[in-house]
Amino acid sequence: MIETSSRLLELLTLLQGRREWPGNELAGRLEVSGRTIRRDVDRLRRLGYPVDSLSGPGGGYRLRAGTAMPPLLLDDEEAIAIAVGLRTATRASVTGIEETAVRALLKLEQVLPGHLRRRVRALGSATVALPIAGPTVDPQHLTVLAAACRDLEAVRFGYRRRDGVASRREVEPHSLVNHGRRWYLLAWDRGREDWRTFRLDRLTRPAVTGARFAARPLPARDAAAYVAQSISNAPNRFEAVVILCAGYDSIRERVPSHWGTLEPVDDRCCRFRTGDDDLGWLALRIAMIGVDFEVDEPPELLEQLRTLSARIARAVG
Amino acid sequence: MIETSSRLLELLTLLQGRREWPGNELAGRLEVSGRTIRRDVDRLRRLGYPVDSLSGPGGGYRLRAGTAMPPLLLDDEEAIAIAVGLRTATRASVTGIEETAVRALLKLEQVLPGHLRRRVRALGSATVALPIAGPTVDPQHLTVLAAACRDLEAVRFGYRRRDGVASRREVEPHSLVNHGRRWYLLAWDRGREDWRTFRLDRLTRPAVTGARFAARPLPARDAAAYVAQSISNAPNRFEAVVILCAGYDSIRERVPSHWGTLEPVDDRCCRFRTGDDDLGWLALRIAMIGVDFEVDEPPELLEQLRTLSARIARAVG
DNA sequence: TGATTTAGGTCAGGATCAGTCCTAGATATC
DNA sequence: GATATCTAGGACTGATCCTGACCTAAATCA
Repeated sequence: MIETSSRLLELLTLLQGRREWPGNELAGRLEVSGRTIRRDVDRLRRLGYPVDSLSGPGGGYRLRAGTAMPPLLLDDEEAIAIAVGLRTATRASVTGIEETAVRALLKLEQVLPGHLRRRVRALGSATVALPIAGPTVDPQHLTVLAAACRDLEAVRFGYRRRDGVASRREVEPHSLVNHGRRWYLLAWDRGREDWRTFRLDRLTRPAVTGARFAARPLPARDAAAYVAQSISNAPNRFEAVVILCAGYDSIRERVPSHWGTLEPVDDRCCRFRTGDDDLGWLALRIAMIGVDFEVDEPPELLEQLRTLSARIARAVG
Repeated sequence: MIETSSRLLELLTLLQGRREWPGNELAGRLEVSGRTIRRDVDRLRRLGYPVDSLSGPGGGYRLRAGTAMPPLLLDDEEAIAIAVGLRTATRASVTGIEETAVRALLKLEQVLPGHLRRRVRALGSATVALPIAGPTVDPQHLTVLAAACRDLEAVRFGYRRRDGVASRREVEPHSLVNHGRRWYLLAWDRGREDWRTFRLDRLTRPAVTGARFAARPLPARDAAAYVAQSISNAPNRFEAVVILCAGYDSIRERVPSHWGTLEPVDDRCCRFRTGDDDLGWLALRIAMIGVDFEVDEPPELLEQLRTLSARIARAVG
């Protein structure tokens, strides 16, 4: 019953687009009798989608929240908004949903029509990135790699190590792991014949080779644990230790957890450890907290702060 | 044929969750014969969803991107990621999709099961907002008001004017308009018997009254135009004019358009006009551009910058 | 070449569907 | 309290569709 199925989907579309619909209006839209609408509503209910109904003048049908997600029927604009929203959500805006956001994005991008995909890409490049917010990850890379992980497809990409040495890699991707503002790819490096973690912001032009591979057993309990260990062995270029002149409780909420660790020293001071590859961003991050502070290390940060202070002083004076 | 419809949806779910499925595996999952799977695939194709197929060993079915969006079938985690992503997308992360993001969010929230709604709300409060990024809009308010606009339902809320005077309003909401980092509600104020625009970050506890109203004709061409005019009459608390010591082309991309207007003065300087209610945020915004600058006005900004400079100087020693 | 996998025609029995007609409740308005 | 406007759903009928079984064709990979 192809017609019934598509009519049910259309009915769901209508119910999702407006709060309330009188039965005969639905009948008119779908070009069936009112009796059929009543039967369709009954079908939706038996499928688990809770459709409320109100008798009397001004009554009608409305789709309520149930216990499971009904299929989402989106128009073009909404699909674009969701794609863009998910792309920003992968940038660690909220702790803990980045990985799921990539999964949802992958599902959406798989079926996103070409013309919408182009529009999303155009909007993506218009994203307002703070100039000193550090390197960002191309969401396109995220979805390519996530798909390769899911489908067990080998990938090739260019990689630039922290010391600047560039190389071409071919890997068997295992999983994507998010940590703070960063994304890491855990993969078996075919050239090195060993497991490696790659920072996505240092990776260029990833492309699937087309070849499938057989999954290998991980050398750790799970991917996140392995990556966490790798990171701790390869810290940031600059690691800062700062004393903040404010009580722990009063600033805890103003310091996002992925910026670093915050620990109380006494009633009026905290020690804040944070790291980054970009000195400018590191300096600003500390200035943004908005309380007095003292820099313990590194010396380069002091230099950077002097520059910033001098610039402001020049402007003021 | 209720069973056929739900099986088609289930088939779409499976096809959306993995790249490729062999026919007999689908048959096993859905507990029907292979012949029925072939017929179902045909049905999906006739409904407009492009299902590719590959013969031979290692072949199978895969869902391709078509010309229209198929219904999105999400699991719980993905629905949460989308809801959170849309909520952040409403915060002007990308220019021009905020209004659509609200519409999509509204559609999703209408059918989001209760337990997921709670999880989204919990995550929302964990959002990492920069401490000095200025007032933010509760996405909950956005969806309540958007629903009221769509359904022509009167709303009551508390409102605090710029001068601090608080009042209780009852309005007939017309539309939500996004401008820069801000949201405005355009509505007919029942108490004042006139059209008003309300800033969402100054609005507390909006709730629908339950009463419906008849749509009134707008006093302007469209809502965005009306709000734009209202805003220009009620500027920010602080309006800054700054000379940036850098060529127009070299910094144009580093200054988001909603921060203010940027115009070239000569080859090496630009004039930057920007406003905000929060001096701290205003000062930091200018410092963040990362080039030398001179402040023309206001005097309060100079004061604020002196404080910032002094704080950094103290830290540097 | 042979094994695997999709494609699709045909058939038969059973199930489902849509429209028509009708009665029963619920609810808001006059 | 009467009335108009809604949804709810039973019964009937003729037409339509669905599924599984069986079979042949074609593509593809090792």
